[in-house]
Amino acid sequence: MRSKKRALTIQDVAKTAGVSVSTVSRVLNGKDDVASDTQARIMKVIGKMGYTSSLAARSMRSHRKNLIGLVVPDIGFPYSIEIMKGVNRAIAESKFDLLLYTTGDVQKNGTALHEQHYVSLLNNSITDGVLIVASAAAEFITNAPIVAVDPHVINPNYPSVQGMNYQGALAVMEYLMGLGHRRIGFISGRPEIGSALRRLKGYRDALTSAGVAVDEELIKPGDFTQKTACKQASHLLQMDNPPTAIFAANDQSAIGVIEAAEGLGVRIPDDLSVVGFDNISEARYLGLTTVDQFLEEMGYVAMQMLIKLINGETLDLDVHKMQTKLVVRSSCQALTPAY
Amino acid sequence: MRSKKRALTIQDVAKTAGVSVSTVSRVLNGKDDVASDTQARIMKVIGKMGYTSSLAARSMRSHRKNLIGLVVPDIGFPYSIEIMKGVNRAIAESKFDLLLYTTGDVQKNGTALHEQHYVSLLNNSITDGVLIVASAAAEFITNAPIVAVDPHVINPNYPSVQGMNYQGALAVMEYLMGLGHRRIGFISGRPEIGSALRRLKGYRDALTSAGVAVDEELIKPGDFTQKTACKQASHLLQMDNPPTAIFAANDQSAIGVIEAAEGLGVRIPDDLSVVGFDNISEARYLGLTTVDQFLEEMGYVAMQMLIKLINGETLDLDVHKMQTKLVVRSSCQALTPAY
DNA sequence: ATCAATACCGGAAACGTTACCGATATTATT
DNA sequence: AATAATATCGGTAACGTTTCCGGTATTGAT
Repeated sequence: MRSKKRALTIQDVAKTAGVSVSTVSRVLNGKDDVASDTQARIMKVIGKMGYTSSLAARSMRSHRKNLIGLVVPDIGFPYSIEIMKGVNRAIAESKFDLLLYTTGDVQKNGTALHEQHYVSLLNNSITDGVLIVASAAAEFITNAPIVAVDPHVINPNYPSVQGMNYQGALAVMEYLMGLGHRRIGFISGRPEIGSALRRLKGYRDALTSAGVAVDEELIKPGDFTQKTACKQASHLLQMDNPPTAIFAANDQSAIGVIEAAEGLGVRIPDDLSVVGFDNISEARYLGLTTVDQFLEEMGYVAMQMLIKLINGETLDLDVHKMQTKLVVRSSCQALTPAY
Repeated sequence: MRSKKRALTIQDVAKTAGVSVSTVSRVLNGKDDVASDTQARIMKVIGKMGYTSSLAARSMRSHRKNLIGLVVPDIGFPYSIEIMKGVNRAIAESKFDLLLYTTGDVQKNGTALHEQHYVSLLNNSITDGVLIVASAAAEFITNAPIVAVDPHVINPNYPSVQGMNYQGALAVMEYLMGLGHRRIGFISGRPEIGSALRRLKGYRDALTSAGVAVDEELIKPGDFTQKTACKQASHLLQMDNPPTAIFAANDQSAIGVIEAAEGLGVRIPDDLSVVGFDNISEARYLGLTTVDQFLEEMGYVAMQMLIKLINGETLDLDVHKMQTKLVVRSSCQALTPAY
């Protein structure tokens, strides 16, 4: 379809413009020590030939790239999308461009490959700094500015933005128990993720501190996906003594719960109260009560921190705790003691 | 926070392992002509030092990068998100990784800067090929495999995936007129975008071929955003002779129309029928009748085409027309002739 | 025991760019 | 008119890899 000619180099431009490579490089980088007429001539040649410099070569030699890397396990996750919106907003306000790096399906390839990919992008490469979302393994990175959103490890040795997952879960449980619920099911998130564990811990602690024994039968392992949650919720709802409320570790799981309830003819909120976590945009339309952890804001703040870091400024605080807020909608109801 | 030491190079590894640079490179690339014990030793050193090769240097020297670039004007747009989901799916099935490139706010910087950014990424650089979404300006690219989704130009000189915007708009209008509507408002998209123009043309042609004169007053300029659409819809609804239906050029605009209607106490669908375009995920929850153009599938197909191109295969067809389908939900109603 | 084949490894060039240093031509200074 | 300062440019060395070529050891064959 198109002629597959060799890529143009700065040499080609120099040759046709009748100048040296250095001079072309100078006009390319806007240096002032080049005669205005030669500059104009070179610019014209560049335009005519359609030349652009190689990012690879450029960023190997010089060190400012105006490019920030964003590492996300999976675009497509509403969670990732919300964060990316904030990231995008910060980027738009800055002079940086964004280079997103994803390894596609996070389930498939284990963390090992994943990490290696990170590092190979970041370490000596193409970007001025990196924002990592919901992942472990930035321990290797020693030389590039880096900020993490929702790091899996609890105390990373790099700056991070973290949601207050424990407090958020506590708030949910207080709300649910305030409505009279005692048998509350829990669909957990992936256990290797710190935030998932903290939500689970909030669930447990809230129960015990309210004097309610934790029934392990009511805690079902999930993986943050709608599908798994749907399956697990079905199990919960078909127990002999089913829960009157289900707290799902994230909104997608909550949607799975709703799906399961619909499939079994269980009415929400009449027969079952459901709460999620994240407040993704779908939650509003579904009337899902959930906890907002301001994901968009997290992305925004994290990117601002990173930009500061890149500019050599120091951060006022290394870990930014993001507030959570219970968003009450219509998926919960007070329990009427029918027995 | 962290020691800002210089980045490790292959030289450092070679030195501490007591071998030459070439040898390290060989084990790095899995060549077989290196003794198994030295290989093990080097691997251990690499692991211990936490070394990873520089993407910049590597991709400058060798030519296979296993990296595909995706250029999107704005993540955050539901439109972009849907396409990215499909892209992500194709990527997950392949051995490639994704490098997303965005210039943030597309409104701010004109196309000029935009294009330059493209090209500088693509041309001689970091990726094996590039997927461009909803944009003009890939004319410069001559040497890298490239595929466009929804290109702005009508007949690009590179492969592309295009929605059948004209037919989709026709279907909407037939549906609306089939319900008895004759005064149908239109909120257009950004005029520099080809697909927006084709939807407008579909609107016009459907009216005239049905013998209905086009009332230019009913056509309001939009820009694919909810906000603008809301404002324009308000104007439409406050006319002396307001439309009984509004066809918005995309779903976000349709949401803006709904917002305007709510603000003015206009009931949907009783007083006003609304149709969108795109079938983004929010549309389902809103009960918005719209046309599905299978954005996710477009991203998927486009990426598959690109991968074929990169692998040196030839495409069976250079422009893939994606079917559209009218999705009827609850935002429209037959017009009862009350006058 | 000599020679050929092979396994393993190091040296050096190349990729496309930028940064530094210096050379020449032009202008200003006295 | 001679010298100093400046403007403009070219040459060359990096940057960190990979690849090619060739050189030792080691092994096998006779």
